[in-house]
Amino acid sequence: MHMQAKTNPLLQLDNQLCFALYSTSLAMTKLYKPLLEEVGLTYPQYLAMLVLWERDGLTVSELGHQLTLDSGTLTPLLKRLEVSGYISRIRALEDERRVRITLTPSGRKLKTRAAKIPGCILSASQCSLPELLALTSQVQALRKKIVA
Amino acid sequence: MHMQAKTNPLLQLDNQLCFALYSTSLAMTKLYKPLLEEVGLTYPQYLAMLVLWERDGLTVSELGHQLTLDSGTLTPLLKRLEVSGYISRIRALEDERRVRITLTPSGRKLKTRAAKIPGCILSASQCSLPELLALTSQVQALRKKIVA
DNA sequence: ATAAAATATCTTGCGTACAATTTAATTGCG
DNA sequence: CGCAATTAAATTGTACGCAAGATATTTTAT
Repeated sequence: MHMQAKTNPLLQLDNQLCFALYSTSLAMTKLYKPLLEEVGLTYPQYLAMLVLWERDGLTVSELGHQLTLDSGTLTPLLKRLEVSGYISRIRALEDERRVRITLTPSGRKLKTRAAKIPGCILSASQCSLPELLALTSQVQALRKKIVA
Repeated sequence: MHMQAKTNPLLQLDNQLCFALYSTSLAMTKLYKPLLEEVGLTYPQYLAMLVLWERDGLTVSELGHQLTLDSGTLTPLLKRLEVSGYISRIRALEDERRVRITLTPSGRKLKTRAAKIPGCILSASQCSLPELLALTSQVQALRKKIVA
């Protein structure tokens, strides 16, 4: 018979916060999935498109800075977006180390089709707008502290 | 010259909340990484061990329910934990469809070595305990709403 | 001008996530 | 009892994340 050791309460809290972020992030992705399938995007691809819809013509590292993703993640992701016909990847003339990411007409049109997604997510989350805003700024604040 | 279309503010909020969760979760994982390397675990493996340290002898699906992960993710993860010598995977006698996950002596010992991790994370997060507790319960509440 | 250092991207390899399918064991029903 | 339906894991295939190393271009220092 093995006695279960009493657990450090700090260890449980640790579990809770980190697991809450982890599992909620995964749950969010699942919420988006059916909506994004209609427009042919994965969730990380959607995040990249959101950035590009705001500001077109970024380089891979500028995009990576916005998304906190490195080229090891982005290069294959962007190649798939290129195959899908939403973006083009072109070496910058002024500095051939850089690759500039530009929306195609099809990629720009997608913005209209994706416009209904935020509303769907908002209603699915069953939270009030002020609640969501408050939560967002708290999570952002935590992130700023831990990346510092 | 292409005019950048004005963006739906809802689309920006959507971006913010979901991206906040996504990027903060990734940042958390990076925070754990060096600490977990010392004990030879990845972050999802650590989450699985946390559950097993609380309750040993769970089946794959019971563990999956706690972690909200399916067997497609867990089976290979658990095989790696088995190779590391921390757990054993044994078909249940009473129902041979099930695989019971049991800590090895080495896996139980690991709990002591991992005990300092939560404190490190807590101090690295630079937040007060009440702050973290409040944030945790809010994120958990959001998750409950969206998985319902 | 040129070699060395720095920069930007790409590639490789490993470990998740997850949908969909497969395999094996158990349960239920006629 | 016999067999279809159900259940539990494992497998397969696609797409991230990310560390580490490779490749190519630009900058810097001499």
